[in-house]
Amino acid sequence: MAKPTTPQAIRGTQDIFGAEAEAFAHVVETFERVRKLYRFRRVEMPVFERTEVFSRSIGETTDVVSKEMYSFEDRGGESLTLRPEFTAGIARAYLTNGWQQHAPVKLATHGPLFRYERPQKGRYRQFHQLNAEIIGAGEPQADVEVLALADQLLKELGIAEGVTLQLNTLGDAASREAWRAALVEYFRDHAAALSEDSQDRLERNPLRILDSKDSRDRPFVADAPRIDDFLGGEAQDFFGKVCEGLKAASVEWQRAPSLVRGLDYYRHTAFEFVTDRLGAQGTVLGGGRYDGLVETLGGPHTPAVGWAAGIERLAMLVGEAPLDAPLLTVIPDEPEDESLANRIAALLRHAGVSADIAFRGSAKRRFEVARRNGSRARLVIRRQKSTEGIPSRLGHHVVVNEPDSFDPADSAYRNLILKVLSDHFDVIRQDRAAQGYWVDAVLKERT
RNA sequence: GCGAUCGUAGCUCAGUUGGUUAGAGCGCCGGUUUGUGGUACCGGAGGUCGGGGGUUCGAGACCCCUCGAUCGCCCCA
Repeated sequence: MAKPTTPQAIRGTQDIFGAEAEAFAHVVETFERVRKLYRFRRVEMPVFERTEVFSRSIGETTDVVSKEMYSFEDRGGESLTLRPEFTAGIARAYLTNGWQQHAPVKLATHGPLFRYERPQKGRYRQFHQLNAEIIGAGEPQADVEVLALADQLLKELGIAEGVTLQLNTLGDAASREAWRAALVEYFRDHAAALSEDSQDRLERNPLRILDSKDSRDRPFVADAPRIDDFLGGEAQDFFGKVCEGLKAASVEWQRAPSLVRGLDYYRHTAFEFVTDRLGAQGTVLGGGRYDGLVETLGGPHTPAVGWAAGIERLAMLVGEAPLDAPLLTVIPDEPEDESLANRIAALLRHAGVSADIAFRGSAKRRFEVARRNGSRARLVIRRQKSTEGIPSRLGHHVVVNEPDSFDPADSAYRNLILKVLSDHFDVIRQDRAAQGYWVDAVLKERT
């Protein structure tokens, strides 16, 4: 019979393991902790929706809908799509579940998203995001709130140093439209000198010329009309209040007049936290105010603001996740002692000590494994030797030692281990902190 | 969709202008040595050189196709 072939993983998916997986988990855990401080409520969302949930809200940018979504028909012929973002699904849930009664509602979630794209650094077909939204709040304070959450998250992840908040306003519908018209007119005058891509964008998505990477476009972008000249009084006032609030919350930012959003329903605040440490994919967290989205899904006018952040990108910046609690490895010297090893490990774990059991290979091998898995301490179980005058049936000799040198600062850790042992065994001899050891004791079953 | 680079043991890689039985380090398995054991040494398993076709007396090395990876462009909700 032919040897079965191993199926390949799907392009753009990842199997995350080891340090990277720890960093990933650390990002999610930090988000969960911080989001509670800001009282964002956790929501769980379906991973797929009717295609129209996304296609209607995303609308005209045809590339995105037709080429970059994972869509398929179910058995009933219904077109479904794996969620390419959280926002549209949350807006749908807001409407279909009557969450309007909670408005304004602060929501947070995280999980996998899917986009049919060519993978590159920090970009995958199945990727993961953190997401925070405030729905039903048109006040600039809501913008400040989501930005303060984002800012604190990055600070607590310890990556705020290399990341800057780029902030812009797109104004309200009227100012945005006036600006757009001015941009089209301006770029049209220079069309011949623009890059091919930007000439194309002039028709499809003129705002995007502003963040073109082509050097030929740069000089024109620098002199392009600015949104500030088109902001109405209300829009100006709104942006002013956001800036004021950020200052009060001590969130630092930079004005980025070229920062835009591709979709039409965005209003006012647009922002990205950007780093130069991730190659071409430098946006680590991005979002803005999307006052028009809920209406495209048939709901009432509902102002909202939110952001999403790529977990993989954050994890890359975090690098090594902070060390876990110190690990102790329980090493039974002989196979007969393995069940005692299990028992002691269980007792330690119940007491909150992170413990591993070395259960395979020779005794030597077990020490080797303990050394390499980063154990802070090793608890060795062996039969008490009769040479010391105590018959072997009396008990087990237990040694806890530490690979390097004894560190008195860890006495609380040592005392905890000792307490667990003495709570469950008779300790008939104990030599605390003998040279090189934290604990050196003979245990006897309690009768 | 487009472009560049790459694809040799589980991992990281070396393999001279194409030349006979394909190598190292780490890891894995076994053994010897070592004071409760972060040492050293010895041995072993493991590769259809991503896959297919071609050029050649001869291809891991050269050519074509294909699959995959990486990085970038487009796009970025």
